[in-house]
Amino acid sequence: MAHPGVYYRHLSRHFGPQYWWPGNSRWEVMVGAILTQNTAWRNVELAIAELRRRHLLSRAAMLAAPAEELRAAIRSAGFYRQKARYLQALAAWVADHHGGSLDRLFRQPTGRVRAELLALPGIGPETADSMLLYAGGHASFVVDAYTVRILLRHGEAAAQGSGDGYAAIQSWFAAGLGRDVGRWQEMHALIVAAGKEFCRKTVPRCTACPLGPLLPAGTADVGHQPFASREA
DNA sequence: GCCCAGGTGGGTA
DNA sequence: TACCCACATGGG
Repeated sequence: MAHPGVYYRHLSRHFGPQYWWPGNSRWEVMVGAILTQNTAWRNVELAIAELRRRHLLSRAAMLAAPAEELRAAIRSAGFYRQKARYLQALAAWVADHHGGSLDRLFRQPTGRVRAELLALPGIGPETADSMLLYAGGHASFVVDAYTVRILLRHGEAAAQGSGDGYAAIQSWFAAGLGRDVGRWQEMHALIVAAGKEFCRKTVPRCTACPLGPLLPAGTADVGHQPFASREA
């Protein structure tokens, strides 16, 4: 189990196609990326449905809407005050700096887009990479809590107190996924599927995991702490 | 009632 | 750099 391709093969065979990211447009994907922060996707779906019902899902409408109304619409996704602020900041920034064109934004080099997104409030590494990978079609791998947890339990990554663990894990996948961005998209989606089923915090061990038995929870799982690959 | 969910930002030593 | 903590709803 020393190559991302092995993960891909096992998980793909077990779960099949994931059809990610759920969303009808690039903007909707970006909205979902913010709404899902530390939030179950089910609650995000409720929020997006409510945004659609109120005709607030478009960038223009979201930007023009009173903060109170936007908050009410996304309430089900939790953290609704800050998320409403983040959404409007993003919408305003796209309008002000890219002429309201996501084409223009994502036409830039990956590193440039990523830096710009990270400079916005409420957009950290995972959210930026989700937007890049699924809204922009850029090869920027998404490292989320499930990714970290799975790699830890399978001994691929070691907890480390210093350094940029996110980048280390990202590089590990990037080096082994090839050029097909669709494969990058599928890889992350499969990891989330596996995480939800086999690698929840409350699942101590599971011999049915398609990647093989998981280590007992709590032995190496340190949640959101930084990580580095073993050779680091 | 308690734990968890596809994180991020701000504060402290 | 390395921890803390707030942020908030809905489901198991």
